[in-house]
Amino acid sequence: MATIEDVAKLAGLSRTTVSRVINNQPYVTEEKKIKINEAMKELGYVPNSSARRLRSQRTETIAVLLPRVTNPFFGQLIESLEQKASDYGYQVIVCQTHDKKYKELDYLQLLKTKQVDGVIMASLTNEWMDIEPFLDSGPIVLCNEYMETQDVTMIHIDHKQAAYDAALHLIEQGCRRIAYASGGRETYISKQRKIGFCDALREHNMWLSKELEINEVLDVGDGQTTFQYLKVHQPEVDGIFTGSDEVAAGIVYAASKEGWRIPEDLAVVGFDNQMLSLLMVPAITTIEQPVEQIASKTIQVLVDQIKNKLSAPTQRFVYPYELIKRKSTDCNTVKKTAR
Amino acid sequence: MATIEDVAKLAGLSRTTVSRVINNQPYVTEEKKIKINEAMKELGYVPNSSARRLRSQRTETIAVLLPRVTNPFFGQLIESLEQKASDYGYQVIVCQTHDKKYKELDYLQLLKTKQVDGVIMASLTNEWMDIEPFLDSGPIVLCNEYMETQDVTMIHIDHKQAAYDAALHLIEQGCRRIAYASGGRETYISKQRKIGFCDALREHNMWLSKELEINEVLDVGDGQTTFQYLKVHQPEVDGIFTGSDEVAAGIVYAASKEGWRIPEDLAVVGFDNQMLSLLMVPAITTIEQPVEQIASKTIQVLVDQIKNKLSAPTQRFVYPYELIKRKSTDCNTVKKTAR
DNA sequence: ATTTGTTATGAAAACGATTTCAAAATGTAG
DNA sequence: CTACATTTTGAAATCGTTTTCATAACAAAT
Repeated sequence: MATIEDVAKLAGLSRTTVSRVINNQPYVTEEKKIKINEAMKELGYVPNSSARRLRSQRTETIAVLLPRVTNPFFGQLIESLEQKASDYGYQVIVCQTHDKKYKELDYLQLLKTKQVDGVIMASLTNEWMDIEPFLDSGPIVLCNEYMETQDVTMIHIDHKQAAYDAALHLIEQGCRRIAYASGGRETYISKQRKIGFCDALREHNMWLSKELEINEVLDVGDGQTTFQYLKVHQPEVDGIFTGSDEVAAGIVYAASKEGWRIPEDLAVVGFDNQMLSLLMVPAITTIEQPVEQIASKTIQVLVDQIKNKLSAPTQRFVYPYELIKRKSTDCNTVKKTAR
Repeated sequence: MATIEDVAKLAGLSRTTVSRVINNQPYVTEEKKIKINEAMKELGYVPNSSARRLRSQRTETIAVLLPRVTNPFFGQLIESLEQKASDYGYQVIVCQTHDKKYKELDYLQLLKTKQVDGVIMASLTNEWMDIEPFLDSGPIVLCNEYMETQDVTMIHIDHKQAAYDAALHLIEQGCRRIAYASGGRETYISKQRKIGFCDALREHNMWLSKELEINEVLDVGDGQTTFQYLKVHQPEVDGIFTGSDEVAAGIVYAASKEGWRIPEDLAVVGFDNQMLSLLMVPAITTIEQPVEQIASKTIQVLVDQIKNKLSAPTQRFVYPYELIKRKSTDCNTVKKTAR
């Protein structure tokens, strides 16, 4: 492989000048610039990335931590994040934590080992006190995750309010025994959602009984299992709030197969407005997050923090969401007619 | 940030010895090893990744090129690839090409700039002659993509035969005017599928007319559009083969909304056996690829090539697939009863 | 006591770029 | 023609490791 030295020799100039051309800095005559470019082309020269990273202490790379790319919401998120990052000249490396604490910490090491200039956490399973020390090694931004602390910038929607709205909607549709299926990880987000959900219930003199709260429900399969459980143990359930469209889809699928009518027998609400929620029969009521805006702001903030090493005041950006009402909760018929 | 030098000083030893401990090489007394480990802990030392990459000329990183992570098939693939890679101690960086030639070439530069030790191409939109030169910079393996050439190792299923089987199935179900919706990119894979599809038709004295061939159909939205087109311009169509479950789902969705019955009015076949194909009403007939096996072999082969720099003979690994028959093609009723 | 063979250690070179600093070349104003 | 500013260039230092090579220390064998 050709090095910068080879190029310099071939062009009859110094490494320094070649470096100037590579990074198109000023103070190189047009004539030599051409000569150098020719030399580079002739040798098929490409600067060695490790060397320039080492010397310049910049990697132009951002790590995005998320649970898993197979979750369409995060697929969509990573898509937008990458798009935006590349606008700013940054590369993205995708880190799947699978909701494992140790993986999350492992990936944060990327910041310490200087493999990345900054980190976006769209996965947050550790306690903040375990994350916080990493801030010494570089900027971190929370995307779609959040917490009480103010030590870090966060970009997200109001999950508590969103869950409240969803629960209220179910209540307004006539549901009286509403189940709650949560993405199991005990994150701040899930706690917020549960609070919002319970608030709505309480305001209508209802409450979430232990038997109607199901945890660790993540994907379509879990949704199916959840329905089986409800059918056997809580057959009087008439509505359910889920943490994702996948789970909701699993429930709708299993319920339909068992002859339950959606929404008459069971009204279902999902989360994230994935394509899946629209395609299901019946289409699933869900909450839409402004993914692109969130992604856009996240990158903007992180890049800013990378560039202005002086730690800017941390901020919190809360974006609006939208409850999208579809057939899965459209109970204008009387609830629970003969099943 | 502490450097190896700082650790050496604190431990009263040399950089070399510290380096030996870091890479747990032999020839360090237990006593000094302990002293050094203490020093590292005290300073919170972590080796700088760029420096070691530069010196050792290894990155322990693999690039995976694929069209987009929002396509669930590739989401699944990346999931498996990452899993396997980490078993071998390799990191994966995900590179979305969005079927753009220039992006594909951009990402291949990672090999030249020594940012990665090897590349997995699950996206292949360029001509081979444009890719081939990159082989000088490091190993490349084709995963789920393939072509005639024998210059590179390939892992895939027989897409031609799979499309043949799917078409045959449609014919056996009584379809007589079968449309073909293809993921537009003019890749070898799509060509193979089309050949297989047409072979089946020809063997039954049918052929694919221009009007029933629709290209550049990639996602659910495209599927919907495709149905609208067929409905208006080719209403006598009674079966359709699609390049992905997403497209198939879009068609089923649009068709149902317009009052067409699936499969009586239109039988639909998807590809990849994504969750979506099972959840749709009706469930969609599709082709399942052994993603895990493909991923596993891909990593194994690539890592082998990275380690044994001597270029092993290139090979081709062809895995079996399975046609999964579901309701969307279950035409035991008479086709085209009054619509 | 000397040789031979391990084990243990460190000084210095190397990896391939960028950055600093000094000096040379050129232009421009007085 | 001189003085000063600006543009152009390169030698050498630097980034933080790993690798090479030389040598020291120790044990076992002659």
